[in-house]
Amino acid sequence: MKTKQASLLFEALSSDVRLDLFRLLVKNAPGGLVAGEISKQLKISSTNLSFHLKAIVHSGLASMEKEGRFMRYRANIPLMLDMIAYLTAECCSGNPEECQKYRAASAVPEDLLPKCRPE
Amino acid sequence: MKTKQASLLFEALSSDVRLDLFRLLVKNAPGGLVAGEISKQLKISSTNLSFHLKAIVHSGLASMEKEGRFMRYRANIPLMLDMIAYLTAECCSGNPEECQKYRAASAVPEDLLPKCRPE
DNA sequence: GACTTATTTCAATAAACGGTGAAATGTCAT
DNA sequence: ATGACATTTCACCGTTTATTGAAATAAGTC
Repeated sequence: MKTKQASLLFEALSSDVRLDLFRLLVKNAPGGLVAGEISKQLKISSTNLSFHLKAIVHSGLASMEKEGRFMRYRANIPLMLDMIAYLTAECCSGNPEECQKYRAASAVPEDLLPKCRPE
Repeated sequence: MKTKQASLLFEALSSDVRLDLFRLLVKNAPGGLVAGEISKQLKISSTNLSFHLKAIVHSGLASMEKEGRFMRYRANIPLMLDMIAYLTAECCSGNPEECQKYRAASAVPEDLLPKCRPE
């Protein structure tokens, strides 16, 4: 992954509306949700919903598929994982013990964290 | 973590300049780098560098500390990990097998990926 | 104290973003 | 084909962001 693409992915998650939206899609992976179902769970106008969904899809973090008169949206989980790997790939380069300490000190469940790699 | 804070963290990584900057700090965790060292590795004006570093620090993803006439910047690794956990916390809710498949299919080294949790 | 170096602050500008309402598109049921 | 529904597109407007150059601050050196 290149910096430019990665930064566009982060940008897709940089508004609270879009972050809520995407997390909802992640939660509902791999089945996805149609726009109306999303609309029921988040309080934004349909126009605004469409605007932000389009931005997420454009980034690649979600796909859209026509389904009768509905539109189904699905999170692109592999891309999300690539993005995380890109961010953390060289973490604590040459200092894996220190990196391990960070992880241990974190309040986050151990099994949710990416491992740090040695140099 | 709340949506609003998380989206501000993603925003801090949403420009290619800042993403390069932050990844450099991640790579050089936990020691950090002074502004001049950063400047040597990335080609941006000192003004612009300062502008973006300030944004990253303001988000909380890095800290700054005076060191004589230098300024040392350090990535906040625990916060980065919290952010990742926030994004992936409910992944594939109620469908962990599917989630596992995604991870296996990814090109990313297995040990770099966060695990998906059952409901 | 004067000088250089490291870094930040300020002001200005062009570009991009986010939200809203009205109108358009496409699909299903009658 | 008419009407109701789901969703998107468009045009608008105010706000925010990125970049630049010039000037300010602050710390070491002579």
